[in-house]
Amino acid sequence: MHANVKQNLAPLINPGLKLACSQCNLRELCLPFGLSETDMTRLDHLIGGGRKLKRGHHLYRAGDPFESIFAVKAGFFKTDVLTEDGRDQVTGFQMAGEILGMDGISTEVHACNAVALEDSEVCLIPFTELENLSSEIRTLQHHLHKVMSREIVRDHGVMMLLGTMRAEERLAAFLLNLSQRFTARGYSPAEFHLRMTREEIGSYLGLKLETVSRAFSRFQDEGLISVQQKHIRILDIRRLKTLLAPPDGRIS
Amino acid sequence: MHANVKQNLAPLINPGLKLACSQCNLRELCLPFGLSETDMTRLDHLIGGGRKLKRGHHLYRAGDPFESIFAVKAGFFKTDVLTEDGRDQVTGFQMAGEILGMDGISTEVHACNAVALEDSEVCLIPFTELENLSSEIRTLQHHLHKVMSREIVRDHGVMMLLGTMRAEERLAAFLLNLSQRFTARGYSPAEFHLRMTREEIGSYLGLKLETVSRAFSRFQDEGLISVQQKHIRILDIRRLKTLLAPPDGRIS
DNA sequence: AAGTTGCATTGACACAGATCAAAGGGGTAC
DNA sequence: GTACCCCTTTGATCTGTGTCAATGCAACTT
Repeated sequence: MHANVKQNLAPLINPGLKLACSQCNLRELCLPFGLSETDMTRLDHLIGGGRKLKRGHHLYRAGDPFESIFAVKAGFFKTDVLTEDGRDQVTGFQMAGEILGMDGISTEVHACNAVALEDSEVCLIPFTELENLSSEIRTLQHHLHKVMSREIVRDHGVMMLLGTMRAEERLAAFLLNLSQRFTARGYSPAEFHLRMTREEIGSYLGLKLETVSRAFSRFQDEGLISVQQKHIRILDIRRLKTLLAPPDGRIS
Repeated sequence: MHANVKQNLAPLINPGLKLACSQCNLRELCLPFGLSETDMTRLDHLIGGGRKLKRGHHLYRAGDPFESIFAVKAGFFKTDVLTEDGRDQVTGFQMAGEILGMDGISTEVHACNAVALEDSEVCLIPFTELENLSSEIRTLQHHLHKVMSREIVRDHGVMMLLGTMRAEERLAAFLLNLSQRFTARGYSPAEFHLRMTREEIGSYLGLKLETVSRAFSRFQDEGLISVQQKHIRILDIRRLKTLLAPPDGRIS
């Protein structure tokens, strides 16, 4: 299991990678959102430098002591949970501007693994210092709460997906979600490269990899998308969205 | 749909119900955990009184403006999400000492419905004031973050359940979780009353009510539990736990 | 006390998705 | 540049859970 994930060679923190939040083009998506110039400078001083990770390397592992949360500066991550009885599941995919590691706050120990799915870069945000600063900057405090709350709401969406949707609906929702997030980052809404395998998609969506593959093929046959390995092009986003409506289209 | 849920008659906030955190026997489970006497008194001043709800009444609805979070003082709640395409799913069941409403922080609007499953009572915690106070009391700030993080971790557990478990495993996990939470509150770990219907259990577990019912019956046939409508008695908790291990018992 | 109205149980059958299996293709490492 | 390995695709079959339907049970109402 996970033979494809290379060992983490403990990449070092590199202060040279430190790019001030105030200079970062992700600041509108990320933690500094809404901060004044002066407050953003204070946040700059707190960020503990950047960290680069090669594809396949762990940002953190379940069980690691919790010290920081991380902002994805570039690249793509997955998080997965592994229970003692041998089950494992991908709980999310994170892209630039998104925050990783908040699962560790409650127990002071990370509850899941975070793995880079391509060469990536994160900002390290020491959590105790973030709490210190956020008690002085109300905007920052409130935004941190919003970020955590958004994660809760997102998880509820995934629970809905896993609890009520059929395979094709799940995959459609997944593609639309990716499309929307890429759009928000200035990339094409219709054409993108999947960073994860069919198995990882399946794990996230509660499906087997064969089912994911078949659903992709069926979407392609129906002219909804074109698939070439990890290359996806959405051809008919409108029809893709209608897949999400349940068969009888009842409205409550 | 939801014809069984009575209309919310807008129960009023009752300052007379205000019981100080410092006097509450749930304080070790709830928000005041870890606070000093003096800090707890400050929290007391913030709590906006209690609110009683009859069974079937909404504490809040999706779309309501977000102003407060709530601590369950007594009773039992469910939260559910309802999407515009007509899907709905129970996202959680909350009992005494647990916090409700954190889904509303991110958008200033509640993202789900919260319904009392029995006559219940909550404490109202105005969120802006809580943020004010928590920026002065570091212990409170940190504990709030822990509570939110715990909710994220809990949701990941549910995602795991929905994504990887079979019907009987889901139900076993559900019963064990309830048992453990009742135990933490001083109730019997083995005997309890379900406050929710088979349909609500099914919605939470991503199953149809018939499947839930059949799984209960099979557990009873195998001597794991005894079921009489909503009355559950766990007869063999050890064997129930072994159900959670997947068939081949692989350990990663 | 009887009637009404959900809620729960149980059975028969259908089907979506899992499983098992085999072959092809593309990216990565050397 | 080449070879290997992993990822992906596709087919055939199996099975767990959903669906449809009917009956039973219990609590609440009048």
